[in-house]
Amino acid sequence: MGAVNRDDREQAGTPNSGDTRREQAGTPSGGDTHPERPGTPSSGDTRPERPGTPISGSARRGGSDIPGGRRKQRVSMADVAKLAGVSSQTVSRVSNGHPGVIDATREQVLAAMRELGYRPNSAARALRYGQFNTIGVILFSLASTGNSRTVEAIATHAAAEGYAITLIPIDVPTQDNVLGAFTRMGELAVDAVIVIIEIHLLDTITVTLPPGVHVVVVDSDAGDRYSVVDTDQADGARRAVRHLLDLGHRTVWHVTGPHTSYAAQSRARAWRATLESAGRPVPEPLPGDWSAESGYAAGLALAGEPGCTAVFAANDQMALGLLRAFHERGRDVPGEISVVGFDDIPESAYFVPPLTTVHQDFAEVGRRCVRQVLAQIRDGQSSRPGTDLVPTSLVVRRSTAPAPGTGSAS
Amino acid sequence: MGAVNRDDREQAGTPNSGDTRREQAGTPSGGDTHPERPGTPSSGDTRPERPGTPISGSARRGGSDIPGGRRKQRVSMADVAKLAGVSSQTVSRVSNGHPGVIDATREQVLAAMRELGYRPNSAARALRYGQFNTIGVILFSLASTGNSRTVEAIATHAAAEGYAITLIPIDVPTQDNVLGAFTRMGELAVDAVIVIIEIHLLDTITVTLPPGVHVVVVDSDAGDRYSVVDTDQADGARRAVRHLLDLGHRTVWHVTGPHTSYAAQSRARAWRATLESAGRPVPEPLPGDWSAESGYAAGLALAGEPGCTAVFAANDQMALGLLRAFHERGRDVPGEISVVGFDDIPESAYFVPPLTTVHQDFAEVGRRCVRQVLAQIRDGQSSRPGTDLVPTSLVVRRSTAPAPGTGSAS
DNA sequence: TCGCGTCGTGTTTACGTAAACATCGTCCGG
DNA sequence: CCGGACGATGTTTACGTAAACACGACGCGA
Repeated sequence: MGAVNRDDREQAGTPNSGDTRREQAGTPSGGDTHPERPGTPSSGDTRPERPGTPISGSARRGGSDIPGGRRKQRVSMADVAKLAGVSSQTVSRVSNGHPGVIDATREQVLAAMRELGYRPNSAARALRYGQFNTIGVILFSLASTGNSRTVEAIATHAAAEGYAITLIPIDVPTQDNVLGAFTRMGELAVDAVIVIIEIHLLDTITVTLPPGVHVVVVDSDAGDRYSVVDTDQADGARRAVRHLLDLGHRTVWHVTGPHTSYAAQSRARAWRATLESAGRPVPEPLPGDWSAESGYAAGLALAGEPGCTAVFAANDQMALGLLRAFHERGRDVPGEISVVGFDDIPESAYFVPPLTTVHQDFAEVGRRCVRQVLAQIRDGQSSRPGTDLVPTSLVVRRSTAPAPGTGSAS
Repeated sequence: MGAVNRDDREQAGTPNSGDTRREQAGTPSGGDTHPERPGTPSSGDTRPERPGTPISGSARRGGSDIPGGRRKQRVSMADVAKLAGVSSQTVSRVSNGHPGVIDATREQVLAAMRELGYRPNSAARALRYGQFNTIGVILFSLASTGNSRTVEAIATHAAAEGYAITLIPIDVPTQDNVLGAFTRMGELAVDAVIVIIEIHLLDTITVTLPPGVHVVVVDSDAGDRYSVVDTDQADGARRAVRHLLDLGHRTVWHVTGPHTSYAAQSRARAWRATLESAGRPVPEPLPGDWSAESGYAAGLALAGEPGCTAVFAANDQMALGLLRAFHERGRDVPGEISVVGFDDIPESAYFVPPLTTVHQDFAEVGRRCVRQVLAQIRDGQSSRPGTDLVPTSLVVRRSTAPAPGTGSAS
């Protein structure tokens, strides 16, 4: 796997290779995997085997006598204390800025610390205090704009509160992997967990979720069991559809996200409900998978649909695919067909034409996640059921216009 | 329009109504505390408030007295051992799947674990083993495609090796913040660090980097001091420019990334060098900042430039801005002007027209980061100077064509 | 039958830190 | 001039885990 892509790319890169396709652009083609895994995946029942390795009783613990001068280079308080000629407790006091240490002594200790390059051992500290000041984040992928922006917001706000973020990625969303992630989480240096994951999988996990763990879930309807924070998907979809109806379109087509996605389902449901409550016909939704490619495919189909004057894509990437398909087929946007996306990724303002889309406030989602999870930690409570919805807003740009033939064309 | 989400972050950073105040968290006595802070007496110490706050008097022992049912119900091996009627060492053996425990006993222990909901305490484990199986990642932002994809790859590969990833975001790249991040890192539960950061800042940090820490740096030319892994920026830029020259364009314009970016500098330098070595005139580069907006601005300027038939944008977002500007100004791409981007973000295949661009293998970058850092950990060596470049490839789509008036139009 | 290896468990100890408690001066008011 | 308060520092202990060693029981070959 590793080697593959070098020459593979090399070729693709050959100039004049004609009309390259995005075959490779789209997916890195799962090629990669771990170079070499150390041990066998624990067959046993319980614990997933320590990475450091199992049984071979050889010398893992270098201990003291490692040849070559390099040994336990870890400096402890005791070392500092000895050098400074004080007790380790005094070193502790200095290290933590506690009062009650005379300046001269403090200075000596600081000097010793500097000389030895002392750094406090956070494992010991965590052991002592019973907490890590770290929040775990379990997710499938950072590839989507939404996820990465949410994670960033989480990391930022958590940092502001003195917490770090530990990422547990799940490459393939099989149940086993998810369970594994939770298990690992349990052993991990983490005080609480934020899960950015599809509810479908979450269902099966409930049992495994260690009872004492604080959890907040994003993008899911598990509100009856966990604290959930999410963008108000339905609200956003409603805005999009209403906007198009208000422009005089008779109805609105929809390109969905993958059916495994809770967010996609919500948007589709709200799209349908909005049309129905307005008494409009509900066209068959076109299936997509979040990718521009799937949007493109849907666009090719819709370009041939005579009555289609308005499309709501479940995200901006698919809207982009639509735009390109319509452009290729000579359907003018927004002259003949209006398009609305979802997410408001930064690029959408520069599509051709600039995309009207539903803005998601990922930063706010991240902030609320952190707030909730910290509240749980501080209260000592477990996850409190409930759903916290972050409102959306519609950003009107130039991919939407009054329906063709509408007298009201300004 | 685009302004909408621009300042989210600003807002996001604003603390809410003062709920938690962690300013006191630091050192009450000012910032004398830390050794790793050689010169700077920075006051805002990193140490967050200790959890052990005077909650309910001195009952932190949690052992027996349960005032309100709410306590640290942390279950230890000893608890399990007592319930199972064995010693804690036996519990340990079961927990780690070590051999030498008779089945009946093991079963009893497992039952006890289940009943009590036992989870191993990773702090204690880390203390015992002297390592966390965690890699820290310091970065500015996940917003850019490159960063988030690299981080994802890092997380994935690290996970495959049994390591988790801890994210330390730096919202504003001031020196203080960076120093703070490093300091915090030092205290964090981390075995090594990967830095995704601009070299300019890194320079000033050298002193602060705790000596024993393993480091790998991405996107920088610090190869003389640290292990560096990066995309071969120069190689990519060269491919882009050569491609355009091969198509018969007399020269190539360039829209740069921000001057603070090492990658942007590399690309600009290689662009210039390639033109010069081909004996072509070198137009004044147009400044950009990675955003589609800046590309758009550059595009408006270039649309009026008569001799301009080919543009190399330092990333795909800016190329997108170019495309839109040219489209608005009625300049046909690729008929009149060819455009090449950099990154090969998934959407670029669906731009109008599909973008010819330089593909970056972020996954490979992430993988090599992990490989390097693990090698360091295992060898016990510190960062070994050296630069590991990941090759790029050119993905030719439809935004480039032979120069207008070129007889050689095949 | 004995001695010795082996197997299943228990006991001791160390990891680095910091709260709680102990100790030893010193200074001050009575 | 003495007793006690207080300030600076040392000593003990516990946090949870697991390696290292200890120990008893059992089996097997001599």
